[in-house]
Amino acid sequence: MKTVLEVLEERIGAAMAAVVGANECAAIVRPTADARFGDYQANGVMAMAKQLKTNPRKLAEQVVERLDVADLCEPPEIAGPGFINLRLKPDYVTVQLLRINADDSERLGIEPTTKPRNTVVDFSSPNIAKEMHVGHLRSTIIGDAICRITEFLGHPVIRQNHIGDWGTQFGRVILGLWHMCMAEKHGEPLYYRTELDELRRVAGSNQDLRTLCTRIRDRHEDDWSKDREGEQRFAPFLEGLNDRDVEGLWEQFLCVYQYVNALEDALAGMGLTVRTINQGQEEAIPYESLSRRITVMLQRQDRQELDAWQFIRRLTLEHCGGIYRKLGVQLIDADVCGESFYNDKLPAIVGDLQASGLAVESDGATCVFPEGFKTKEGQPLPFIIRKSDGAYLYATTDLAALRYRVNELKADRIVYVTDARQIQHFQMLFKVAETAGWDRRDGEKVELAHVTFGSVLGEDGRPLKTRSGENIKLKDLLDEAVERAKSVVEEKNPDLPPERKAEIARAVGIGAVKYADYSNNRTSDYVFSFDKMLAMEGNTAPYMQYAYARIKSIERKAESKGVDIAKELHGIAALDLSEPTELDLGKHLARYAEAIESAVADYRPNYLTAYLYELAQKFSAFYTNCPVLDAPAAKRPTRLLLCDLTARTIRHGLSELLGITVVDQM
RNA sequence: GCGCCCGUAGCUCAGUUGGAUAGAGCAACGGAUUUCUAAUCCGUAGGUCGCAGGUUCGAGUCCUGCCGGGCGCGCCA
Repeated sequence: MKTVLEVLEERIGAAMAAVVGANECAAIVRPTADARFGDYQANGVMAMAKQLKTNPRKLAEQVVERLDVADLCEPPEIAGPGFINLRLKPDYVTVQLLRINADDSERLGIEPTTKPRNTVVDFSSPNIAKEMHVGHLRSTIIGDAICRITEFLGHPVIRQNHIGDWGTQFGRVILGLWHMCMAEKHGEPLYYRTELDELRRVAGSNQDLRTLCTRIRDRHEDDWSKDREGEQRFAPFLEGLNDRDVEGLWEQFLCVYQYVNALEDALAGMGLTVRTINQGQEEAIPYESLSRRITVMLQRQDRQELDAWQFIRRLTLEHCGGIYRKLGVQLIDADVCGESFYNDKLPAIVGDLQASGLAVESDGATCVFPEGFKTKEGQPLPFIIRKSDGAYLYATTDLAALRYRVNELKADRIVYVTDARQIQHFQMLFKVAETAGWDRRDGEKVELAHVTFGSVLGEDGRPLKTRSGENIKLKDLLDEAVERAKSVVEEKNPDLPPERKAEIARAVGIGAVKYADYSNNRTSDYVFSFDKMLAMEGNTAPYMQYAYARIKSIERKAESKGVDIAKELHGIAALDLSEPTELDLGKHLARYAEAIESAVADYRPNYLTAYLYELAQKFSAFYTNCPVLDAPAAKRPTRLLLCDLTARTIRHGLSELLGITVVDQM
């Protein structure tokens, strides 16, 4: 089903083509900027007149003569330098509304595409062994919205959570688990907790820090040798982990991981050494390099390494899954396809690029020099795919992922949702892929899109952080939003049962955070403000949810007023849109498909929120002016239908496409 | 130094291949309530779209220069 806009575009384009004898013409139909000019305006005639060096108004007259839109619009008017203004007939609006109403598929009359494209969306992508923080918010929810909308339009969507589960943090993670094990062995108090505090406290004093680190090193060395000399503490500990309570372990692990990182940072340049075993030989190595050594050691003892790694990976995903569920984001474990997945595919990436002559050695590293990129000195800028020490980088992994998605996942389109700072990386990635011919399958070009977004800022205009300068945990942020929403519900509707209040608080709090993000232009930074996003006035989630709740309230009241909504709407065949607010609302309802189309075309959720907000405003105006249940019997079915379609549209847009929960009562 | 993004009302932001007199919300001011939830609606006021040129019938939008801010720039992701 074409949107009204598409129909007009087609008809006017055809009329223009007929007038000038061309094959096709762009009518450039847009919603009018001002209601006085009608509902739609065609701007294409003026551009064409310029091309033909003819009078635009005259050309417009000829086009209008050829134009037949009498089934949709009042007679077209020519205005200004050559605009064609179009005003929809109320009868046509009626036809559209009845058509939408007749669709019992919950799709509001919007048909799925006839040209489905396999769409891979790469989003969220947190790191293993770390808590999700506010920096992950935008990728996660913008990506989710893109998936939901694309899926709704009928395209198969493959979600890819490209988690950071491979790399240098490897050794530290395992060392963290090792400390957890030893702390349990030593009993309460868990030393890493108290020592982490100590490390922070004495950070300013080299002398105290040295004393502390030496003490830690001594115990560490002792545990280390006992463990290796037959007591066998760590291996059984690892084996036992899987049977234990996940929630508690995650908290412990986060702490011990911080401890390992803080300790390693403190050790830098201190000159402390630790005794360890290498190939059966005892040797002393710098204490701060122990985690790197462990990576190597454990890589030789496959089993233990993998167990530890798998366990932390599972713990992290458990945590992320909790955040996704809280956020209403449709990402599950099956969508996880992280860096480790591509590990064994990396040598081939480098090899193939070398074989084709694209990759060359430069200062010991293996690089591709894509066309059009320069360093600050004006030299060709390398896309490094292998470091001089032989390690691979995210450039390599991204190439491997791209190739996998094209060839194995059969992507027709790959969408990457990351912050704008990575723009150059993706430009280079796409260029390299294109040059290597990896962005094609069966000769068909795969569309590569980098969807960027700006930063979330604090009230001070700096990237949002805690007072002490740390990243704000997503969990804390969401909990606070729900907490604040709860106190609003408490204030506005104290008589609701507690579980009802909690449900509303969750919907409003989480919805507010998401909606605030969606309603901003994704390319700009935005200032995070609980007060603004939870306000009941303005373009906010609570305002939208309230509009919905009011409609549901009418439905609840109907019976007590002796109105049978189902009966009045059954087989409804005519509407009376004589009140201005009715017609205005009706026209807007008929344009939902256009809003979705514009939002998806450039991956901009704010076009959708803008539509929904206007819808809620128009509904509120209608609601204020037009009684529904108390309306004269002749007017009532129309108004009931307007209410029902508004509720369905808000629910669909908010809940299905943006993943924001609606509630029947607020 | 080079590259990318941004600069729109007091504040936060929209502005869809260049279209009509640049729009919302918040804050301010004035009105509307025997309520289908006022968590609302209606109205008033508020802008040389950073500055200066240029292209065009028409520029917030495109081009050039400048000013101001953010981000990125060979072995992190």
